[in-house]
Parts: sequence; structure tokens; C-alpha cells
Amino acid sequence: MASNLKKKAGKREVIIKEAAFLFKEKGYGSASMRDLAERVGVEAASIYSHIKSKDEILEEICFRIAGEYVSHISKIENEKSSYTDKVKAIINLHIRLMVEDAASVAVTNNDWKSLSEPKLSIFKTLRKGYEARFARLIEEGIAKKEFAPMNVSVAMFTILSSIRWVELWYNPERSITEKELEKDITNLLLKGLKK
Amino acid sequence: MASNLKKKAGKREVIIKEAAFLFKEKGYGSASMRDLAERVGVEAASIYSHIKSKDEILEEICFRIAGEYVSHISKIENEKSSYTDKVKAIINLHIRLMVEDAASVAVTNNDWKSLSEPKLSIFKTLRKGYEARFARLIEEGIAKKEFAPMNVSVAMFTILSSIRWVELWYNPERSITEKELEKDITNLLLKGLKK
DNA sequence: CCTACCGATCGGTAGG
DNA sequence: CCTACCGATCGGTAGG
Repeated sequence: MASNLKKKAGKREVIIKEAAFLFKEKGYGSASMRDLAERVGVEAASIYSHIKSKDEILEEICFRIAGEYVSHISKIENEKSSYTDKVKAIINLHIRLMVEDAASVAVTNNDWKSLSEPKLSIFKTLRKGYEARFARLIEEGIAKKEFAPMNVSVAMFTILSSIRWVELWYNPERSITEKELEKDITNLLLKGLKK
Repeated sequence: MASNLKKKAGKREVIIKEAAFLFKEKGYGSASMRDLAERVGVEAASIYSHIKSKDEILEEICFRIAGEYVSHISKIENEKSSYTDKVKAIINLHIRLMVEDAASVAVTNNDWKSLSEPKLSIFKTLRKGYEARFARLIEEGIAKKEFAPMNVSVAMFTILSSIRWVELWYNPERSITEKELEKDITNLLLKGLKK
């Protein structure tokens, strides 16, 4: 009985997790609910006992990831540390999420445009808020002479998107560890390519 | 007569151009040929006088962009310049293509996975070849002590993907010019955020 | 969770 | 380039 309940509660998670893999592989628009059902191991109609719509799955994936970012940046802002360390913490956050749940991060990055209203607008607002807070940390870092003077938006977006490739390249069988990956990316972004 | 012929030759281009905008906006899988026909201003069936299939349009977009990259890197390799300047030239190439044809670059980045075989494999091979050549330039730059020692793949992918955000942010109405954008991104990647 | 099925929409073709 | 239409597949529902 208890195991039955647990199985049922877990099924929704299984569906969302498999959906993340599927959407990452094929793209949201090209993935069908029948594809998803096959991966989960049930008939297509059965999926709908656990979720309301294909849309809802995308929402769940995108807002979970967005929530992760937003909740962590508050902590980083409040830490008593240098701006260099705050930016390092943000880079670290993005790499960690990417390594821990590459599929969901990839889907959020690639398919958030397929969100339907009003969720699309809410997502955009969340993202803009996050970006504004990150931009402010860079701005303050420049003001405190920790960072070189430069266009704040350019710096922020360059850092944010520079981590996206990890999705395509990194897998646990690589000879490089997450720690090394993080160190190399952070060094490159903070100190540059040049010797 | 001559104008009729020209009109016909141009129509295929119009279709591919509109498709790039459409695919960028909605994603390849979520965009329909009826959407595309409406943008072009004809009935859905009429599209097929100019192209064979939806697939073919995606192929055309992805391989044109891939071709741009591949043809330019040969020139860069053969230039008698420092490795720093070669890397700068590659960054410049990516920014220029992104600014000139943001839609096609975005579609290539986001939807190449929807290519069907054998084009998918060919595309992957092209991309791997390009990456290998870029990686070698970084490797040689490190050997010549122009660049700091680091994992070559990490450096290459970080640089390549760091330019992707331009698609989402840049538009000609921004107060920043393409030249300034390029200078800021190049500086950040070569010298780093830190003062 | 399944069988059976719906209306809508898809990519694409025939024929003019 | 259009009208008319095809078979396949889509997301989703009814009923058990």
C-alpha cells in the first residue's frame, strides 16, 4: 500500500525526467507524447493521469530551473565576499546545475520560447530579474575596481552563455572532473586567454 | 519576362529567409509549413514549387552557415599573424555572422539536431572538423606562450558558445555598435573580467 | 493504466 | 500558384 502510493507519487517525476531527456534530444516541438509514453513504458493516454498537458511538462522543467537560479543568487548577493568571489559563485552555480541536470538546463535554454502565455511572460520576467541582479554585481565590481571597466551587459551575457556548451560536451566519462572544468572556465573568464 | 524569371529565382530565397525567422521564433518542430506560407504570402501547397520538403529548408540554412565558418577558417589559418590575432579573427567572424544573419545562425545553433540522416552526420562531421581546427590554433598559441596553459577543449567551447547570447540581445537599435560589441567581447575573452 | 477514439493539424501530392 | 484533398500523426478525452 505504502509502496503503491510511493510509486504513484514517483511516476510524475519519472515522466518529467524522461520528458527532459526527450525534449533535449528532439526539441520540444518535434517530440510527441507517444515518444514520451514509450520511454516511460505506458500507453500515450496514460500519461494524462499524471500531467495535464504537454505544455505543463515544459512549464515544470523551465520553472524548476529558473527557481534554482533565483533562489541561489539571493544567497550569493548576501555573502560577505569580494565581487570576484560572487561572480565565481555564479559561474559555479551554472556549471553545477548543468552537470547535475544537463537535460533540464538544456531544455530551458533551448525551448523556453515554446512556453505559452501567461507562463511565457512570467518566465521572461524571472529571467530578466536574474540578469539584472547579476549585472548589478558586475557593475559594483567595476565600481570597486575589482573588474576592468567594460559594458556590463556584454560581460554578463558573455559569462552566462559561455557555460552553455557544457551541455553538448561534458559527460561523466570525460577525463576531466567537474572541479577541473570549473577551474578552467572560471580562470578563462576572470583572467582571459592571454598569458 | 526577364523580371518574371528573376522573381521566380528570388522566391526560393524569400522562402528560406522567412523560414529562418520562423524557425528561430518558434523552433523547427513547432513551426508549420502553413505558418511559413502565410509569411511568404502564398498557399501552403505553393511552397512546394520552390522547395522539396520542410527538411530541405533546414538543411539549406544549416549548411550555408556551416559553409561560412569552414571557408573563413582556412583564410585565418593561412594568415601570417600571431595566434592572438587568429583567435581575434575567429571571434570577429562569429560576431559578424551573428549580426548579419542572426536568424540563420540561431536556427543552426538551436535546431541542427532536427536534421535527418545522412545530413545530420555530415553536419556533425563538418562541425567537428571546424572545432578541431580552432582547437589547434589555441593549442599552438599555448605552445608559443601567447596563451596561458589550459585545457584546450574548454577554452575553445567557452569562446565559441560565449557569442551565442548576441542573438537574443543584440539588435540594430541598441546604443552599442557592432565594433564596440566586438571589442568588448574580445577583450573579455582575451584579458578576462579581472582588472 | 488500458482500449477506443476524437477533431485538428501536419507535411505533402495531384491536377490544372 | 491555386483548389482540393490524402494518409499520418498530433494532443487529448471518455469510459471503464
